[in-house]
Amino acid sequence: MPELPEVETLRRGLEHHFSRRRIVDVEIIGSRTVRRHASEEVPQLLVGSTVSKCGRHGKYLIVFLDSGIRMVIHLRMTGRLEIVTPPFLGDIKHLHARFRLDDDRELLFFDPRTFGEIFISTTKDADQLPDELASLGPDPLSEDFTLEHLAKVCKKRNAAIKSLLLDQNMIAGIGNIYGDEICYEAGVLPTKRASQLTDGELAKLYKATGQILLKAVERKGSTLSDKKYLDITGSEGQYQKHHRVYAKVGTPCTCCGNLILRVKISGRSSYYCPYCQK
DNA sequence: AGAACATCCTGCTAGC
DNA sequence: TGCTAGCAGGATGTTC
Repeated sequence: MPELPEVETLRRGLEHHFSRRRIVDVEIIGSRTVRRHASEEVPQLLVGSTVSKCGRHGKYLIVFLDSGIRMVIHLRMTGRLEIVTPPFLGDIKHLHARFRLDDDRELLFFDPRTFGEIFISTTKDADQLPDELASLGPDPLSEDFTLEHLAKVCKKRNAAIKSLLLDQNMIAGIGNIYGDEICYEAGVLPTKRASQLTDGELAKLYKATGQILLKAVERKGSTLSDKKYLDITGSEGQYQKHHRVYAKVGTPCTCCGNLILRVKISGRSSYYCPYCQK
């Protein structure tokens, strides 16, 4: 499921294929994807506008339009964006939105589980983050994410560090895969209480967060066999080859050889090495 | 107020 | 072979 590295890979694809294009037609199929709006409202707001840039905050994609409004896209677990040249002959099952561009190509939004969402923000400050996303924590690849911020939010949380890493209002962009990989890289047990972390552990977690996410962006995200993430042109990510713990229960740790274990942390499967992580 | 759980949904898999 | 129960998970709303 798309987390920060996958969404950043999509953002780069959108920036390349979607920016400077004018939207000439919008078709919304079903009402669930645009649930904050009446379906017919979305084409009215978008058609005729030109995309000025494509941004991202955490797992949210933000398409800035020259009209001053922003289209926000969240893929949740199974949302997928694809740029195609019509006629599109692929499977249109689970197709929920179709944006036709002035170069005759189309941006398609698919989502089998329909958790994904598209909404339009018309709040002012057109260059800024939409008001709807104001409660999100800093994006870990931005300069707003500092060791001081991490230490501050950890100090007042008694829950497991893994839960805090997944809390989008604390840090925006980390999901279940990268949360486990970050804890492993930092040598910290995912079950460790956030408030109990030492300064040394906080520093390691902070460093690991940047390192793991940057490496994963370089490898264009993770594509797992059962959870089909694909980029905007239909290519797979490569970072799954570098996973050390995620979904590896029962296999030996690449560092010490002990078997990777699984534990549930607030309902989510978490994977860790009982020897390398303390 | 903070933490944990239920909910939305479909596709896949394990087990009979 | 075919059925079903169970699981997966991001964000939100609800409950304790």
